[in-house]
Amino acid sequence: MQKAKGTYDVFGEYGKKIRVVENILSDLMEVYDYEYFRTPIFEASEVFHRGVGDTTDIVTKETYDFKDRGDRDMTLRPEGTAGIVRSYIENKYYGNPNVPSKIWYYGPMFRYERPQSGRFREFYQFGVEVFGSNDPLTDAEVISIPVNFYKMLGLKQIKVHINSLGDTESRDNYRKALKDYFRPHLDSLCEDCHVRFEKNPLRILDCKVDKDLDVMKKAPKTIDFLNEESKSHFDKVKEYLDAMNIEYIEDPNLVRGLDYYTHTVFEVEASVEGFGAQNILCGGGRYNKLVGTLGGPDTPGVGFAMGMERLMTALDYEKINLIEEDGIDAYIIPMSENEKGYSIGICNALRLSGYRTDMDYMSRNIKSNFKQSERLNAKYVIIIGEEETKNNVLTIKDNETKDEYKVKVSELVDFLDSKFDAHECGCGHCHE
RNA sequence: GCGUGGUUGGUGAAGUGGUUAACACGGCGGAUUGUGGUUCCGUUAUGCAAGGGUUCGAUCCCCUUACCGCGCCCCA
Repeated sequence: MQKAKGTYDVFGEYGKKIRVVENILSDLMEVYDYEYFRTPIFEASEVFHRGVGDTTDIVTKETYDFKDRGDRDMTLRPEGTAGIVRSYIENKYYGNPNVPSKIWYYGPMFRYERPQSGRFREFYQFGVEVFGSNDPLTDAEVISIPVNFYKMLGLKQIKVHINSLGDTESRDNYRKALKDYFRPHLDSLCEDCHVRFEKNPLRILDCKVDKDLDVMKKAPKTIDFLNEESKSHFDKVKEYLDAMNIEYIEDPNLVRGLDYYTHTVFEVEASVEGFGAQNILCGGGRYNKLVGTLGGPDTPGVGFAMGMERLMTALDYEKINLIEEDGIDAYIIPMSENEKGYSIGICNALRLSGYRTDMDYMSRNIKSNFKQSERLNAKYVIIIGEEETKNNVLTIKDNETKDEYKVKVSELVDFLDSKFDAHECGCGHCHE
């Protein structure tokens, strides 16, 4: 038995680290005043077909599809936005007087792909969606979230790329112009680009093979096809980013793979040498037609999604350590089988008092037990033998100073309280 | 879906067509019958991803499959 391809188990150092990151993330969303949504991991297939786009690779060849026992077509969510939009509509959040709705989500997504660095079949995404405002303020705010988050984590080598696709009118005009432009040059483009030309001509622009071609460099730019309104929207977004001191790179070749984007699109890239091919940490943009497409009232929206695995890799690359040095408060050693009952009683009492406590479950000899107490980085070691149980006086050893104390059982908690109170150094052992 | 490299104990790994698969770390036990270090001793893979083939004999050669890594596609 082994894990399914493209999945991974969380434990050990990674487990500690991801919990820290997740906590920072939820704290950040509180500061931003966003509301937590959790939608199902599977939905009716139609949600994604209509939401993500019938022609996208994600939906046509990467979904986990299955029929449930009622013969319904279901799909494991390949991304978060479609489900959130479905929920937003179904719960009539468009009627919520608190506009805009600022929403965040976090959880596993599923795509049937060939795994490689920074890419899994089950992967975790964090994302936000803001519904109900077309104000460029919201575009800028959404972009600021990952930027601030990365800043809080200490990530330095990141780059923000932005572009605008314009509204549907601008976007359609541009797509047409692009096809007209590339049609006579098709021969010089790579094989993949021929497919893109038919399916999604915008994506020709970020082809890695042809990017240095002259035809590529002279291709029409999205910016030149923006109508007045779209252009002023984009200018405002940039103005607001400047106001927040967020650096960005205008990238006319930035287009995104999902069909639903309009106006602002952005990506944040990990620009670290040797990071791997999958170096886009997060990406998103505005999608003013999506809520309508999924059967809700016309509602503007903007959001982004962030891949957690890539983020964790980036933290490793920049050698950022988020795990605080921690150890337990007390380790209890029963000297023999006879003292185990007495020991677990003491252990239980300490835990109830809020002390992080562990004990020997392995009937180790005394030497191995001290070794174990070191492994656990225990502040105090409590030794319980025949003498101790008889007299109700415990032998407590300070593992740092090697001082030894005899303490009555009834005064144990008071003793530790006084010790930890006196020990104010932010070492993790101190109690408020 | 395409291409390419890999898979040997708890860990890092060496190795060979032929009886006991190095070495190191770690673990456990002991020397020390109630104290963490050092040192020493003992112990720690019935097995070299799985299945098939070639062979007198395969962990090693060949094929298939699985999984991992990297790149393409795509995307977070």
